[in-house]
Amino acid sequence: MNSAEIPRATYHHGDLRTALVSAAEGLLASGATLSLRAVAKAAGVSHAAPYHHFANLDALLAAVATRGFHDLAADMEAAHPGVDTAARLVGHCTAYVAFALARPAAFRLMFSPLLQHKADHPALQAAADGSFEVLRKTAHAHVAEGADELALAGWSLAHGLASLAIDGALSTAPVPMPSAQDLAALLASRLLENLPTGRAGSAGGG
Amino acid sequence: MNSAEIPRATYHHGDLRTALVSAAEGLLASGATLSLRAVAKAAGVSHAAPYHHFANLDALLAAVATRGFHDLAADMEAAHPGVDTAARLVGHCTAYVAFALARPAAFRLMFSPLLQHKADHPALQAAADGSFEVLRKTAHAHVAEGADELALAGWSLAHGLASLAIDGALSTAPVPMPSAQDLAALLASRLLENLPTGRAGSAGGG
DNA sequence: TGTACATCAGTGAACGCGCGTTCACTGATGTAC
DNA sequence: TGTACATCAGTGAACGCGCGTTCACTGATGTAC
Repeated sequence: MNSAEIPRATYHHGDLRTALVSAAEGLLASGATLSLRAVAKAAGVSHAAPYHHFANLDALLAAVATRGFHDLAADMEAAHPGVDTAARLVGHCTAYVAFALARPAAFRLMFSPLLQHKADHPALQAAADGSFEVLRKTAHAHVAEGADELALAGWSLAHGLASLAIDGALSTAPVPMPSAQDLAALLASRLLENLPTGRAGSAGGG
Repeated sequence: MNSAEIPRATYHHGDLRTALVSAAEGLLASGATLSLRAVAKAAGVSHAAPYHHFANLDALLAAVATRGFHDLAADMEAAHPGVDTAARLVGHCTAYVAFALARPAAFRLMFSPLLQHKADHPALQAAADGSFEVLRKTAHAHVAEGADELALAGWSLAHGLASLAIDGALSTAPVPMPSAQDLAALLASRLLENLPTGRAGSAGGG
């Protein structure tokens, strides 16, 4: 069969591909400007070595984001307490914020315009879709139970909280606030509590 | 008096400083990697000209973000319909999202880690503070009227909607959705409607 | 009004640097016999 | 088990490029007299 897609691993380095992805995320986290040479140096190999694993810097960044989306999806899946769809959505949102706080560099990259051309990286596209699918699935289930079609709004709230938190903006709030994760859980709950019956409103239009 | 801070303007170019700021935002919007030389070229001057106005690329980026925060504050101020604090907060949120959609490059830069060292740029710090102050002021007023201390949550929602919208992620929603701006207004309203009396909840803790 | 001078925004050549990318190579790993 | 060969991950030199930054300069604007 086509073994082209299977990561070969274990020649000289062991698994340089994975090491490069980790090194890249580490460099991003440290705030350094990223270059293939810097990543190679951080991974302890010569600057030409990465070319055996990635066509260019874009491909490496895509791999970092791909791993991020896989991990995010796994975290959200693992965070659903019970079967209640609203509670599951809240769990997803909390995990979403927790992921962003734990790995801000990866989170930022995953939503960066640098990787807007996801079509060029099928694995990235698939990972991103899979990640969103976790939210969509639960939101769909929630809607099927008669909830508001805007149940996904919790996602926006979580994304906003996550973005503001990792940018340090939340600490400028005028009043003492719970942690970003607690906020995510609290506010998502309130939003969902208010949503289930609110179908009519100004959303429908014509 | 100290004319040091007053923009001199009008020697040869007219107002190269402003032109450079605009050119930089334009380049950012076009997705290009930013460099002082590229900005100079876009503004139609030699690559050494910017050094008469900015110490380095960081200072130029700070100026772009500073102008962005000024404009954002003005937009939010201009968007408060009437005196009802909840309505004003909703107006702020809508304007916030509208600004992000209109000038995504500036919006992203304003919250970028590139400019995390705001202390190095007093004008930027002041502009950012002034911008947040618009939200704080209205939220404070809302709280003073007996509303929930978490009234600022609308900000998170708006920031999340704005971020997701300019990243193109909202278009992947599982159901047809109103525009990001309409969503901001709608959801902020619902969030605020639900907040005013909800003080007790799980926030207090001990 | 006219001239001589001061100011300083913008120029263009020059420098050293880190980058992406290529290339022939080397040497460890895996395999055929 | 042992030898000879094939594979290919990683090396290090080399290249051309755009970058940030400096520098002496030029020439338009503003001003003193």
